[in-house]
Amino acid sequence: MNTVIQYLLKEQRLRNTRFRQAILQTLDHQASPISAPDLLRKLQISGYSINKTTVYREMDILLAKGLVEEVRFNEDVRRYELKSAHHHHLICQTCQKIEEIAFAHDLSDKEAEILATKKFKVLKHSLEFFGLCESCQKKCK
Amino acid sequence: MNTVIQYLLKEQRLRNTRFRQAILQTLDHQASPISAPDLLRKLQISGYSINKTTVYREMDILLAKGLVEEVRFNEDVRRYELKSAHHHHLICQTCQKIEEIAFAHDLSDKEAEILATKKFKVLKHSLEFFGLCESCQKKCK
DNA sequence: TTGACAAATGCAACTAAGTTGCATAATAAT
DNA sequence: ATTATTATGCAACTTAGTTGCATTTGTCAA
Ligand SMILES: [Mn+2]
Ligand SMILES: [Mn+2]
Ligand SMILES: [Zn+2]
Ligand SMILES: [Zn+2]
Repeated sequence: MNTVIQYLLKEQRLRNTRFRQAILQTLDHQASPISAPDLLRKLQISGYSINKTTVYREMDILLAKGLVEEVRFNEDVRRYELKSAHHHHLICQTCQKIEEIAFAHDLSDKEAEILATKKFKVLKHSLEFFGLCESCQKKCK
Repeated sequence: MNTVIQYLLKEQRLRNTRFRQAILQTLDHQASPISAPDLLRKLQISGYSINKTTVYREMDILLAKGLVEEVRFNEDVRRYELKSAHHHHLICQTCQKIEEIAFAHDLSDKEAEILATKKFKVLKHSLEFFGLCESCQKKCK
């Protein structure tokens, strides 16, 4: 995370502010993608008197710099996670628990096929799985 | 489409109203999933003085009855399409054109693997491809 | 055909996510 | 310290979607 801060300061022309630090740290400690409203609440609970506009703007900046990725889980909110190795998610429709899944089987073959047959150049894809986590399966029996 | 109306009337206890007819017909003529606001606008342009609440409620009903499917393309709106064979979409990030893709390679093997290794029971998935359609590729050269 | 009942609709008021303009404050380099 | 630039707060705004309640409409059975 410190290397990220260093990168931001030196390479990009982003300043080292307490809010930016707090946001990056929160994202780093996050087990699953978090929404801007949730991030705002979390920061406020932690004692930061930060404005929602700042949070939204910071997500825009981090997205533009490629440090953060936006994901959607069929909700009315955007979620964000620190960019890492490409992966997908398992979203429990009962308890909302989110699990990451490193998708070994990659889709680049498929994307090549799409270019060949449909002449469509795939730049990115989203693949998310919705269902029941282990504990919710047991409860629903 | 008429069979759908019949089904609604007989099997379900839904009434045959002009708005329901217009909505189903519009969805049927639609080449790609449409949002509620767009659907509302389209109906109003066609001369229907229909309220947005009616559109939203109708989508809820059709979803509940399983006649319609909700899809999301990393936008802030929900889109709807008449339920049909399982498929995915190619979304052009430049001109917003949406193309359907019948995904031969199905993910049920993967979903079985997820159940085995992660104990997560997949009920559904979403897979969408974002990139450049043929004509937008040419323009961007 | 009529009347009753349930479903459908309109309207207004509301929530929630996200955006924008503008004024002020904080940062980093000189 | 001065200065240029970035960051922030605030208020006002837009848009998607929801809700309660009163009214209208469709269906079906008498
Ligand atoms: Mn993730
Ligand atoms: Mn489709
Ligand atoms: Zn669960
Ligand atoms: Zn295009």
